[in-house]
Amino acid sequence: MQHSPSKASAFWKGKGKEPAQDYDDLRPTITYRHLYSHNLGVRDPLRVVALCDSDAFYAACERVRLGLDPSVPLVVQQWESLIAVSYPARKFGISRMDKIKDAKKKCPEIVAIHVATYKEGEKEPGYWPDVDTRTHKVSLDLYRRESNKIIQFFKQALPSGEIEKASIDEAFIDFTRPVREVLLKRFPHLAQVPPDAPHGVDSPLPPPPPIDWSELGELIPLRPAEEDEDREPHFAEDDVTCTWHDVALSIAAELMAKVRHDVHENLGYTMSAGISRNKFLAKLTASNKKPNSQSILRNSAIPTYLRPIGFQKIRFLGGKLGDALAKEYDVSTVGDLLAVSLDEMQNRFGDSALWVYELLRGIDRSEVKEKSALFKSMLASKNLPTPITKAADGHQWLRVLAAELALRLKEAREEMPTLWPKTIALHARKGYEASRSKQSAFPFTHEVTVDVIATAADKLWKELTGNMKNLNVTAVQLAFTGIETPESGQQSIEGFFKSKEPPRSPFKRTRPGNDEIPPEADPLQIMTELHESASSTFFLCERCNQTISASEMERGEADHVTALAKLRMEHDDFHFAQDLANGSDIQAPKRRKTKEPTGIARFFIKKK
DNA sequence: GTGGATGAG
DNA sequence: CGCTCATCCAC
Repeated sequence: MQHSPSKASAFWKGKGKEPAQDYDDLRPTITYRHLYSHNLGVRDPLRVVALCDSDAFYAACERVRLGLDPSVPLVVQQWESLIAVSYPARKFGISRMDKIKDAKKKCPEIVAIHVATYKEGEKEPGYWPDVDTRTHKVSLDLYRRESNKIIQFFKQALPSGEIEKASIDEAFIDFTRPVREVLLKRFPHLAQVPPDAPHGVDSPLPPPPPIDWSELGELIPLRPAEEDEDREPHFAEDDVTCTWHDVALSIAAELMAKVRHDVHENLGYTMSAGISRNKFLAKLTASNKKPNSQSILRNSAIPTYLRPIGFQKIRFLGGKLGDALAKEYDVSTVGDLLAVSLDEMQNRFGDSALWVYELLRGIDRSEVKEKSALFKSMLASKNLPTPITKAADGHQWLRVLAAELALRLKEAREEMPTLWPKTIALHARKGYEASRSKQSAFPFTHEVTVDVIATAADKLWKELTGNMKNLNVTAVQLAFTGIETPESGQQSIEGFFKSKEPPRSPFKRTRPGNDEIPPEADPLQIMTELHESASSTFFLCERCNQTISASEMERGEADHVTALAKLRMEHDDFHFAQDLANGSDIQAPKRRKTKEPTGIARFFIKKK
């Protein structure tokens, strides 16, 4: 253990909890069996997770859209407020809390872009000269689209890495598998259990090589920077020898740096990343240095890094739970809370206690899980500075909201053509009164047009406001809920969507025993054609069932064919690498796992 | 099916 | 901050 034992155990004297368990798992023994196991999940001692988020994302989107130089100070405004401030603008002391007036005072030459808006009667959002909260509604569409491009880029670059879009500007990446592939390729001797290994496959791995971190990002230090020279150091730097997990982190850092670089080259966005052993720590680490940087938190640096952090900055502790914890124990940092025993916390906080207790100790068992790209709901809303008093006004606003939903569904269907909203719901609020809502089944039509949505919305509006004396509606929300894909619903829907295509054989609902899918029945092929009509350039890899898109990233290429050929070669390289790793896997007791289909394909294969 | 609570950003 | 969005759960 790297931190002072005396200090650590002092905390626990008389608490009845074993201090030994505190940071117990930071230096686990890693064996060949661990290395060869592909399905240890969150218990994998070589697990590596990254959180990657775009710097000042909305501002960057507008900067890219307008082709502006990255050095120009830019803000994105929503009415009189700011919703994004570029890093150059932050140098002038402008913050998101400022009003646009303040920003211009602080930096007269600031470029201020008003977020795109829907306007009554317009089908698509735009950048209008006369934005007015009384007649317009903001659209975040551009940012959603750019966000999706980045996610697609991640998926293409890391075919075996799980990607979880965490918000419009952040994604978690599970590097565990990509790292293993590189690890086995780079250290081929690990692919064989040495004949003289004392416990066979359960023998510890040999000592890892030294690591040159210099090009890989910011290393979170093992000790607090402010620690005095004259004070007895808790331990010398070299007390902590590097581990195979550190090697894994370093490989993930290489891969992350490459992806960040490529996204910047191709899409123009800079990103900051944090790399560590789980989601919680990756997220925390990402905030270490911004913009355009990446930080690495080794296991051995975890206790020191966590101790001084205000726990209310931690994801999910920023709200009531965090407040309650702070009040209950009158403390503010992670270190303070370490003194609270699990029993004590459980008495006061019940079920959430264990989760918090572990978080404070750098343990987070949550998985990086692709959010199946499907949202369960899609909502367009508008607060009305001048309340609706006439039914006709209500009708107009509903059309605006309907236009937004129509466009967003249409866009979502470009990726996932079978997306289906089961219900539509309308919420309306009067002043400070609680909002009322009505919902109904959404009609089953192929083309979901503004009119179809607006008609359904109008009906709900009547039900909602029919017997109101004076409608003084100050907020309206229109939402699709219960959004599904056909394979989770009934068969009939499937046929419905298919009918858009020229006649062909029905979708196969289950996958044949081998990897062959008859071309006629290949759902991916159908999706492929749908996709092509949307003008993107890509190919389908038969081996990993993935669509590899070249639409945006290869735009520098002279022609699509060249771009595509290049892309395919790179992708084949990946398979070569994977084969290499797998091929030397002979000592491992594991059967090679058949790769799960990813992307669109997943939605056409029945779940077990 | 409706409405509220929570939380992110 | 005001606004926009998403999810979960009690009733």
